[in-house]
Amino acid sequence: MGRGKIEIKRIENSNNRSVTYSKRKKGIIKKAQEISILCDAKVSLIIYGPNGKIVDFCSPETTSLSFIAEEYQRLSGKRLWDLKHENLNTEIEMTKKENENMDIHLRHMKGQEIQSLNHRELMALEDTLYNGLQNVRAAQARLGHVGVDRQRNDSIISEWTAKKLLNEYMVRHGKETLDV
Amino acid sequence: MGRGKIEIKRIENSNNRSVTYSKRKKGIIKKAQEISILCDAKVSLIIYGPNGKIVDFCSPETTSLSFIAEEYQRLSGKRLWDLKHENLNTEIEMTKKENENMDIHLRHMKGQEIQSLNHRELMALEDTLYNGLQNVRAAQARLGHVGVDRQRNDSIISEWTAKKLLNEYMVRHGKETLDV
DNA sequence: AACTATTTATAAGA
DNA sequence: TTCTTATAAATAGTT
Repeated sequence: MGRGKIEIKRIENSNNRSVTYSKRKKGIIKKAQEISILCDAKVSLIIYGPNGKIVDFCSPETTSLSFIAEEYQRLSGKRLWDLKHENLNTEIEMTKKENENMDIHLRHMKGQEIQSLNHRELMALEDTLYNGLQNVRAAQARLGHVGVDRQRNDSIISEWTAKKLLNEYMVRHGKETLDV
Repeated sequence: MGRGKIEIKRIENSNNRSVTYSKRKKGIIKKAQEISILCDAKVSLIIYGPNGKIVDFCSPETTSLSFIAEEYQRLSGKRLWDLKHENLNTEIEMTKKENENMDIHLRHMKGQEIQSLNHRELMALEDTLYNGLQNVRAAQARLGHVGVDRQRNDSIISEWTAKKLLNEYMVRHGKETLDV
């Protein structure tokens, strides 16, 4: 369409090329807008000109997201979502690490996998367990359940307490005390 | 350009609309190809027809990523990254839930926040603690540390064990046994 | 950037 | 849908 017919191949003359680019770019954008209005079509048109400038047309319904994504990708060499996912992955990793630590702690509390613990750690663990047990017993006492209803009639007291109580019993019954 | 001039506004007759769509779509794609060849331009053209079909033209240098992403979005009704996000968020939530449960368990083991536990739960907890303590003591024994070095000279044995051991002691020393 | 002769696209009709 | 064709629109080459 013009004074003469042209062959569709790269226009070698750079001046002619950029003139033609301007004219046709204008035309194609107009066409894109028209079809989107006339026919309810969603059109995303992105043109990267030879001079590096970018032209973009999107019908209103279509967000310019694809354009942005492409541009981002072009500029940073990274995919958009990778960035977002990095944050989430970090959170997952941290939570899982936390989880693992707790799991190990819990196993230790149950007396599992404690072969790697040293004396000091074992003592700390024993203290924690002892205190926990005391608290649980106190709670049971509050519910009126100390020593009763246990299938295994074997509540736990300290050896020192046992000996002390038994010596008191011996004294009460006029017997010899033990040398504790 | 045609038998009559048309106004650029939505074509209400659906048949006419889709005919015009087909014709103009063909035209715009041709134009896109032409400008990319004639002027060295990179063109990404995506058209979503009203019937839902997608047409795509990309000049060779441009990857079809946006097209793929958009198509996926259209087909699944979800944004690509939202889907990924969902999975990651689910994983985070599950891990956090796990975490919370462990944390509660751990607190209970330490005798904290046990006021809400019933008798049965307290008994189970006591058992767990008791077993843990036994295991820890056994580990200490293996290291040659039973009862030694403890600031509090108060190791824990069961009442039943205490009575039994003391009765054995009594028998060994020719004394009366206790009625346990 | 404007002009304009031509080519190209396409609206309406078949 | 496809073809036809009159006409509108786009644009190549010119000024």
